[in-house]
Amino acid sequence: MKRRTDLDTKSSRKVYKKYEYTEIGSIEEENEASINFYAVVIDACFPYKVDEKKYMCYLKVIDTTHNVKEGDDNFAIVALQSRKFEDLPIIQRCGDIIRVHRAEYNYKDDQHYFKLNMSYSSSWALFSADEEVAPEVIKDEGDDFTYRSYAYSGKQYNFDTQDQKLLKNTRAWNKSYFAKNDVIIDEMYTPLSQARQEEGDFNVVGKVTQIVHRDYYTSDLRVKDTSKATWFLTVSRRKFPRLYEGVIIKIRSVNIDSETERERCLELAPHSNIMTFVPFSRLAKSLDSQISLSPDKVDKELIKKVILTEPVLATTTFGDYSELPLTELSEIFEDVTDKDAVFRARFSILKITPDRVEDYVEEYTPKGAPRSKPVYKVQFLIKDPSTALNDNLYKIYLYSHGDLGKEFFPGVDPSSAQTPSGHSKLRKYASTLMKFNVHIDAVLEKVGGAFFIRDTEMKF
DNA sequence: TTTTGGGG
Repeated sequence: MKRRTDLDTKSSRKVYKKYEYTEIGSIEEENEASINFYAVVIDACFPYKVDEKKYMCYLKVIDTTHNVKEGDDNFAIVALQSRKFEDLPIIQRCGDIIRVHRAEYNYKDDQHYFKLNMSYSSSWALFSADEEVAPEVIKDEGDDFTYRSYAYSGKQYNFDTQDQKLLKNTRAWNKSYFAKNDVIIDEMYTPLSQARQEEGDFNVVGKVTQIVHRDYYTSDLRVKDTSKATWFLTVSRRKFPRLYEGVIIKIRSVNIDSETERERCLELAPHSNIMTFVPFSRLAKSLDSQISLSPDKVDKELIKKVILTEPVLATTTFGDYSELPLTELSEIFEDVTDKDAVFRARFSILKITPDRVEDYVEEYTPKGAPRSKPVYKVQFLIKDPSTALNDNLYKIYLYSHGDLGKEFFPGVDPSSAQTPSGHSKLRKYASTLMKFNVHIDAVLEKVGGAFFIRDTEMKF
């Protein structure tokens, strides 16, 4: 069996050709068709979908010949495109090493660009910056990643003696470079104290001062930087599995979350990435000593108010359906085709309509009844882990026209809900329901395709 | 083989 190397396919005789590796700073032509190189990744976005058949990923890379120059940190941009998500690299550590084969090179506006088309001929392989394997890889007993890629495109990758030498040299240079330079310079990110001045997305370099795993899929983070400001961020555990309390991170692309009621909340986009730093990073070491885990004066009040804790269940169910097994919202809303059915579900509430508790109740005249009666007419927009990553809105109703749901708010019923004391109770309940770590356990009855809350009561 | 574009 032949090892896969760069085979010269034009020749009828099969001749193995050695890869020639190029240093970024020594490329002289403005365009080159097929460049191979080793480089250190200092920044990466998360691979994201452009359209049905295109995914992209952008990196910033440096090497021994192209890095700091007269106070500027120089880097080259690597743009990877592919038809499949799996063909793009997920890079979550600043300082790991990439090897690229057959990139197209361009030079424009004083900037080096490499384009990799994964559905054509390009390939990449990732190597840990130190001899230890990158933390996201599960290392089996006896596994040695010294000269082994921890992730690569395609089915296999080749690695010969010249690769051993190149990787060793790149690692040695990388270690001293990261130990002597910040690498990620001030211009590349925004102090959190100035987040509100940003108009679009921005980057953050700081410390995870608290992490709470809300459930199997999501974590809530508290992040602080050297400006001593604290912000909150909810992340997918699947996407960012290596975060822990105290770790120094670099977030590429966050926006201020303007939808939430929570204070000082950031949100990520599909292309956003959170990277940690190699252990020998000077910047990470310096930030670690500058940023304390405990809240600073400016944020003590905020942190007291926004306590990250395990989720709290705000309701209980009763009656015949109270012991039904829980069903995920994705199944209830997208898989079940029956027009009528009963489920029990656990979820959180994103929005309550109407806005004002004074408008929760309406007069309703049942068919044939002599006069009207007050009923709840409230809608909830909800989410659960199974639907957390999509943009669909899931709506359920608290409509007590047929009496179901009138017990939902304890100590208030539709007739007493229109008094001042009723309003004040409802306001308290509504604010509890909207807290980000509050979950609702509810019986949902599907009637003609819409979902109604029944047999559920808030607890206090 | 592909968006001259690269921060989505």
